[in-house]
Amino acid sequence: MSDSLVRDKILDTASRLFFEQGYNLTGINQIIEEADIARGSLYNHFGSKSELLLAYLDKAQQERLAETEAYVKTVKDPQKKLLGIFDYRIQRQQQIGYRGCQFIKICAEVSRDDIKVFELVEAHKERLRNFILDLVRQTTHNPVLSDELFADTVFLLLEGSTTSVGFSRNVRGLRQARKIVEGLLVS
Amino acid sequence: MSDSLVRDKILDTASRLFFEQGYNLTGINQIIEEADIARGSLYNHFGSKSELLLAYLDKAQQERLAETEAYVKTVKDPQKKLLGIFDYRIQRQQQIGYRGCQFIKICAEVSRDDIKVFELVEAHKERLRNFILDLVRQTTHNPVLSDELFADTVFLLLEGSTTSVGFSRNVRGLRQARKIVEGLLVS
DNA sequence: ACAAATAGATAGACTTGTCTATATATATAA
DNA sequence: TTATATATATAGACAAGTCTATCTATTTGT
Repeated sequence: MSDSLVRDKILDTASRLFFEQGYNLTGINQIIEEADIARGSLYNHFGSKSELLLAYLDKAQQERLAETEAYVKTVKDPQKKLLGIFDYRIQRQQQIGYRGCQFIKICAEVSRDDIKVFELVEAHKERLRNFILDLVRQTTHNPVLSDELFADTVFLLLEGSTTSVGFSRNVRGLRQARKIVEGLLVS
Repeated sequence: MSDSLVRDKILDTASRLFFEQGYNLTGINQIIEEADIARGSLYNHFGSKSELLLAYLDKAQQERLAETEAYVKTVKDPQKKLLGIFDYRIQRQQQIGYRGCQFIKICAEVSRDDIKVFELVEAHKERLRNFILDLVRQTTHNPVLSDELFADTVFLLLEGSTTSVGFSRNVRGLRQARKIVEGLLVS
């Protein structure tokens, strides 16, 4: 058997279910059934459901950032790179069925003193903000906003529009956000 | 006896708990205990937990919109009115302990086919967007963005920064968003 | 043989919602 | 004013199911 094919099956299934139907609405029973593994195996690889949650968040976090960077790497112009972030988000939301941001969703589901979850999400968002800031520094944009402030503009528009996908169940907000950034870039 | 002092006690307690610790993490038992009412009374006034949720959302929805409008009404200048929306949000988040948007949180907690919840939230956000659009039409702002697009800018910045409160547990994002709107207004 | 996976029973705490029986307060009728 | 009816509150038992997590005993693969 592979080093841990079972572990991957568990994490993949849990990840899908946590995102698609929510953490609290997903039970251990459903995970082991859909992953087709034994209950004992799950608790052998992950000490508890909340450990599984942290593993999910950390993996998703790395994947989202890597995919964003990969998507953006296909274009040269820094301005187009910035817009590419929105393009990636639009494409992804269409693929996953307009579910919004997976990290925001988890923050809304866990107890306030699940500090590890909040720190993990905060760190991820900070990495994203820095990635945007790096790109912003290579662009010329509307001079009324400093680089820092323009990076926050892009970041907050991205956050707001991705969140809006969650309740509107469409990507209108993301398209508008893209247009706005485009407008602020050319001037 | 008052028209329904009991009903109010139930709804107020449930509202507080749903927001502070989440819908799924709040049980009927905790609600009746903290509201200090009988189990039967709860089910007499609300047919089920999900009916209680809808009542919570609808009341909160009206309150947030009314409070926003009241806050903004204290100033005359349309530009300052727009910024006042952010001031209100900052003040409120500080009061409630940096918990982010109560509507986004609920959307993250319920099943995807709880359509009534999503429609209620969507309608609320649409009202907010229209309120912003009305104000935007009375301002002069950066000409690279149309009124519609500038209204979306304000709306999405507001959404993004309020959401960011939820994981950062501070109002930095809201303050930045306010600065950005201020910058785009004066030019 | 050894490690890891399996099925499945089980514990114990929790969930929502229903039910009964009792108490209390208000409104109506004699 | 007194008696009765109605509505609403109460406490609390209870059903039927969920949840996470632990444990045992067996089978499988290397």
